[in-house]
Amino acid sequence: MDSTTLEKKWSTRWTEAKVFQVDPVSTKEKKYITAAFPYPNSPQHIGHGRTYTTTDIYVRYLRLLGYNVLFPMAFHVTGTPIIAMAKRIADKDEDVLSVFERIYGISRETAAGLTEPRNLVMHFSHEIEEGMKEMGYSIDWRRKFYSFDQRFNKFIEWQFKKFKDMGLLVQGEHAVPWCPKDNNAVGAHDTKGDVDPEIKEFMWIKFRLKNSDLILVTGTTRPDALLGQSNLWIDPHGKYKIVQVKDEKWVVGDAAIAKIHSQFDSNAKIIGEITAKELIGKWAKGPIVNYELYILPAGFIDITVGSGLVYSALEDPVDLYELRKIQADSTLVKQYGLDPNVVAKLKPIPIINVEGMGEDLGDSIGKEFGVTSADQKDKLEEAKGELNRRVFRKGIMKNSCGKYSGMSVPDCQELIKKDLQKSQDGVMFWEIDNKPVYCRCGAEVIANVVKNQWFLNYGDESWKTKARECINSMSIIPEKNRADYLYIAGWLREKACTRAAGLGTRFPFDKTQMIEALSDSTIYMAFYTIAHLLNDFTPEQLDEKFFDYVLLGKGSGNAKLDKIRESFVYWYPLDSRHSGADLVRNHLPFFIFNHVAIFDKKHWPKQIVTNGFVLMDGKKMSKSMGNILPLRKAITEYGADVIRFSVVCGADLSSDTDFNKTVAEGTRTRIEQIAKMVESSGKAWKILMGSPASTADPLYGTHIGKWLNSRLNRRIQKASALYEKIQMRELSLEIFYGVFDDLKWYGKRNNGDYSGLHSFFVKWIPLIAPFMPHYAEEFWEMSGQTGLVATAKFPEVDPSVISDEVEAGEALVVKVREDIDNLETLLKKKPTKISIFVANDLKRRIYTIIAKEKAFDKIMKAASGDPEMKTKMDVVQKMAKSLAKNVHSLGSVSSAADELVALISAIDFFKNEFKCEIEVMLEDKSQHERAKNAMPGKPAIVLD
RNA sequence: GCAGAGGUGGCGGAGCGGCCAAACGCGCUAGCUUGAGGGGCUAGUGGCUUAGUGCCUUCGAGAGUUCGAAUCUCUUCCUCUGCACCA
Repeated sequence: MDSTTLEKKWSTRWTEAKVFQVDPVSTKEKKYITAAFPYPNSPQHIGHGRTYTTTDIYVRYLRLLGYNVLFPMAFHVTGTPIIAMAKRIADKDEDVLSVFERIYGISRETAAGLTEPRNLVMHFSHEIEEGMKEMGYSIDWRRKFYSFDQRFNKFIEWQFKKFKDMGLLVQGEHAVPWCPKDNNAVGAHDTKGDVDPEIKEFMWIKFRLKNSDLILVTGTTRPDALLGQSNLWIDPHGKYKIVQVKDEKWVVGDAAIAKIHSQFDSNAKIIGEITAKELIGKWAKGPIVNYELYILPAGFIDITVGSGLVYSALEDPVDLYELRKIQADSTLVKQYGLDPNVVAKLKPIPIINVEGMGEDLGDSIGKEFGVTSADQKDKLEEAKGELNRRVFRKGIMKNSCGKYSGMSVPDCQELIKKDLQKSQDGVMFWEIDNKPVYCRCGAEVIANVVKNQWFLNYGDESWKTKARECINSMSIIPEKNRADYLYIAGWLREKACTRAAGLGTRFPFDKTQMIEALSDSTIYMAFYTIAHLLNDFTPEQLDEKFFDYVLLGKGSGNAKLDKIRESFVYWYPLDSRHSGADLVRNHLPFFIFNHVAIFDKKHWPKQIVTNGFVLMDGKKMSKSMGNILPLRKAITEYGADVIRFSVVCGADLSSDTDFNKTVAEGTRTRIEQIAKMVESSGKAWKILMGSPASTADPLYGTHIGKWLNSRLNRRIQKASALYEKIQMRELSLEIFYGVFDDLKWYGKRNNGDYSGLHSFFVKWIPLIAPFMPHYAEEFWEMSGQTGLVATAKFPEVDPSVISDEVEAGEALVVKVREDIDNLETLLKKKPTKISIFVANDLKRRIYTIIAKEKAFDKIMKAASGDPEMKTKMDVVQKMAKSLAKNVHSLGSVSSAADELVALISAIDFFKNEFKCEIEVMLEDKSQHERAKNAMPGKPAIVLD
């Protein structure tokens, strides 16, 4: 049967039996598991399959343990990316359409129907749902919803009302990348080329012009340098505007006006113009220090950056070399009508000590980078970058810096910023650091300050305390992420929770705003527990009281509400939350914070599990490289179980895993081989009409059967622990690759006969079922089992069949076989007879003494105290010598009898392998010269 | 810059103080097998050796601790990821 037919057969059975539709059962212990819901703006690829497969394996494992397990799924459609995608399709954006066509096989006709966000959502969510079903995910689909559903909206509204009541919603100003044409905040998915616009703080500093009411405004990212300010720079060719800003007259560059409008004073007006010429040579005075600055021309000024002029601090090599240029050039001084005495006197004012550098930082770094002139712009920028880095990392403010003396540079910067804002000598502005960035509409993205922005105050200390408590009490896999969560909990502050546009839920306290995507996806797990029970209610009926009662137990209910509350109380808390590792820094902390704020402690989440990405042939999947493998395509190509296995088993949970064809192929052929074994054992069993009597069962009756059984039970033992910790890589080695290898060895030792393994497979199939549920069902049926393996029991370990002796004996057989093999090639001859001599027990006692005494003289002494050894001191000496090197690492040895049993049981096997006569005996039974070479664990071998 | 992860074979990646030339997988080479095949089986895949199942050399670089280190400590070089209002 091909995999597609087989998978269909079993997924139909599961659906018919409603195995995954679960409801509260008071007598049964529950487990509630969720994975991050998908965002349906495109089809899924195998990378998405990793998180969901990991989750499903865990879910299926818990089900085998007998828990009532809920695994629901829904769709997240909040925010702008879906709208942006629909718009791009409507605009016939070639990039999108060709990616759809090339990678996902979506025809242009199909795409043409996806220009409405809602259609797009329905189309892709359907795709994703089908894919998940094909993968065999054991999801209760009755609970499906979309985050723009009205009932869900009511739930989110309720959530935000709770925040408001708790005082966790605050308003304030907020700088964001902004499209002036669309009038909306811009994220990476809204820009041309998917560039993430970066925002950088610029502080604008006011300098009052002498004998005038004009204020020159300069921008800076390093306000600490004000302590060393020496002069002002302006663009000699620039046209400067005089702008009425509130009750002040600012002199700024042309481009600065738009910034003032959007970020500081929307009523600012241009009231005049002033040329650079008029300003050069004048004096102005700014904050922090008590002297006036001379205004000089500078070639490096970009009038569009910041305010269009800057102050100079000569510890900056760019400033320093520019000044030196002027000082060295008298025609320049004359041309601008500068006072030569003033110019000549200007010199750096050292303010910062940096370990390992001289007093004059600008000069020192300039020399280090080999700068000789102000025209070497690239070199200067490089030097400046390096200096800023060093200053930031190691700089200490000098004692001449007044109240700032002795502070580290970052501390000083923070304090100066605060001081300047307080005295109104400084105003904070923002710029797009990586400009120009363009919105998809074509407009250039700018920095904008949104007034009255709503925030969720994650900076609230008592909130943080609760979150930390939750983090510390929960299980986190991989454990190393706990430190991340704690760190992020400390670092979180106000988070903007609304946006001007997007799908989702309207913000209840300002209906013009939408709740943004990371804020409406934090406690939706609670909604799953009741989602399928709300159809009798209109959205309006789902008011605050409703959720207060159902989710918090506040107020009074009725029979109908009680049933809903019961469902919530039964399933909550969430036992395990699964997602990709990329959500560790945003969604997951929010998930924790929101839960601890809203729910009782008993409903706080219990566990978080995160996993790495899937690479394609060692490379990151990306649209531009075109190496994305869509999930459904992969399923048709390899089969769901192979994909499940391949995306989960290649690496540890925390690291990225690689998907490549050869591994997938290898998995498939192994499954096929096992299928043949299962088939033959199933047939044999059916002929016998029932279970073999335990003595006839090879697992109990033959040496190699005992070995296989011991191995299997040992593996089950290990597997339980690995399943608990979701160690997928280890699990796959233990219960798939390992078992496969055991089976191969068994076959080798048993003339390729697998027909006696019925009881082996009945135990193994449920063990592997979470990984490959479809094949497991088929195998289960082949083995004559009734019912579904999906709801079978996890195999129990039988400790009585785990035997170190049997396994050690078999390891000896393997070793001896290898040694004979080596000898054959070494001697280049085909023996007619092979003799294997097992070391006697005296040698084993000597071995034990050596292992214990270690030192040569002590060994000899101890041995001479033994009457039997005393007569064989030559043997003792020889052994001591040969074992001397490993004397600290000698393991235990089995008895001569055990070795003999194991080797004798393998005589037929050896005969078969080497096609010659085999004899096995204790070394003492032979006169052969080389028999004496036998050592414990290392029989002597003679080829004739 | 800050925070985190990591550097082992032709490759992905185990090993986290001795049993390790290095699990498991992939690739490669040779032979066999099959109705062609991306299939299966067997052997080989650092070097040197061998009536003997052994020895030597390796785990980014350098130094140290130890009877013994890929594994512990220190120094150093390099690589990757994240740094928010974006799903």
